[in-house]
Amino acid sequence: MSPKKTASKPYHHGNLKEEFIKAGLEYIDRYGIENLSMRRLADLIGVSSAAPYAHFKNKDAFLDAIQDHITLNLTSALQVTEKNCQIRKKILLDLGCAYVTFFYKNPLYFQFLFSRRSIDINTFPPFRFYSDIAAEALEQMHGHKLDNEVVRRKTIAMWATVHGLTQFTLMEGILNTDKLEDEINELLCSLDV
Amino acid sequence: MSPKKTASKPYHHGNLKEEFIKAGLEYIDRYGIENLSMRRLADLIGVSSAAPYAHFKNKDAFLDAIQDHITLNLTSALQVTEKNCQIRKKILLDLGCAYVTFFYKNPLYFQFLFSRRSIDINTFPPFRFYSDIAAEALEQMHGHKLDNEVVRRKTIAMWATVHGLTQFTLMEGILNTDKLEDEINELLCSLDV
DNA sequence: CAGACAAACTTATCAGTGTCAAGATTGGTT
DNA sequence: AACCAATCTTGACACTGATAAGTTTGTCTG
Repeated sequence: MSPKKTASKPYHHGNLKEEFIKAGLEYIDRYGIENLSMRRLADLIGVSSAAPYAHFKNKDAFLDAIQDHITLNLTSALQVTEKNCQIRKKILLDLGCAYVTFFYKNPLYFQFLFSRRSIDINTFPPFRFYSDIAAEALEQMHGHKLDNEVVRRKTIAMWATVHGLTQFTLMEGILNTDKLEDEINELLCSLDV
Repeated sequence: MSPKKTASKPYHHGNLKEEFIKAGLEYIDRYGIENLSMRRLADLIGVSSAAPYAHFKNKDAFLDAIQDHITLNLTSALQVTEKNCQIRKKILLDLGCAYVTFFYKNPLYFQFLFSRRSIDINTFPPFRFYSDIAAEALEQMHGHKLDNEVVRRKTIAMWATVHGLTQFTLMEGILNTDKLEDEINELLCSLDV
């Protein structure tokens, strides 16, 4: 007699790849990468331990996919911020805040994202987006065309500050997290960029 | 008959704890934490796989020890820089350079150090040292006593910039690594701190 | 509609890992 | 000389990433 057909789950899951990425994102968000294992995720989803390897070459490739996903979310958060920006002079501050806030909401994403080797800043979409905006904004603020090298330096330096602040935000007791945006604003302003 | 005594290694290693930390530092420096395993280190040293657990509660405690060691080295690098600083007005730039340079020499230390959860900025020795120097330096530069909150903000912001720049330095193609110190100086100066 | 084929999944297995319990070895203390 | 605590080994356990071989299934072709 064949196994009961009553509500037995289908042999083919259907969209296991997306399900896996989703589960991975959630796991990292809650517990961090440290104890994430392919087998555990497979268990959670209710699929055999080798199933994911039909969709991802190996664990590293799976984590790459997750990294891409987070990067995408970050980029679109910045894009939304840019669209909603009313006071054009403050666009760089707004973007900085958006960056910090994104990771403040999901601290373990930050840890995960930058603990891996493979990030290449030149193709890192959030930075590319920021760079483009920054170039415009800086020249608009100064009222005249700026030397390319100057723009590049200022952009990198500002972004570095934002990135560093993000790292610190995730450490303990350094920022007044009740008014996170105010803090970030004041910190960035205190550098007189 | 007992086993040959000819040059057989002693049962007690002597200073296995230090040897383990040393081997761990070297391994991370060369290959990164990713594939570091207790067993592999034990093999390298020529000791059984359970031996380290007489000295470290678990792998995490071992990594804590290594983290402490690197942190100590970083702190003393900053202290040396401070002692050797001739032009007092440039002390903050010098410290920033020293920070970046430290990790530029050992990129994988950076990845390791900040990929772990446990860092508390308020007790993180390098930052404490930098903070103290920065407080003096800022007031000296401005020629009068500054509001505590202002000092704190500027310090955090400057340190964030340095930290962020370090992260970027370790990515590809963003800095002219031939003249690293010049680059860092110009970048920091471009913010008009 | 039948059969073939490729994609998606399971089962079984491998080497490697962290960790612990039990026992062996040793240097130092009484 | 006897003992003790620290140090190390041996042998095990559960868990991990990964692969090979076999099973199920949707889909495409004749």
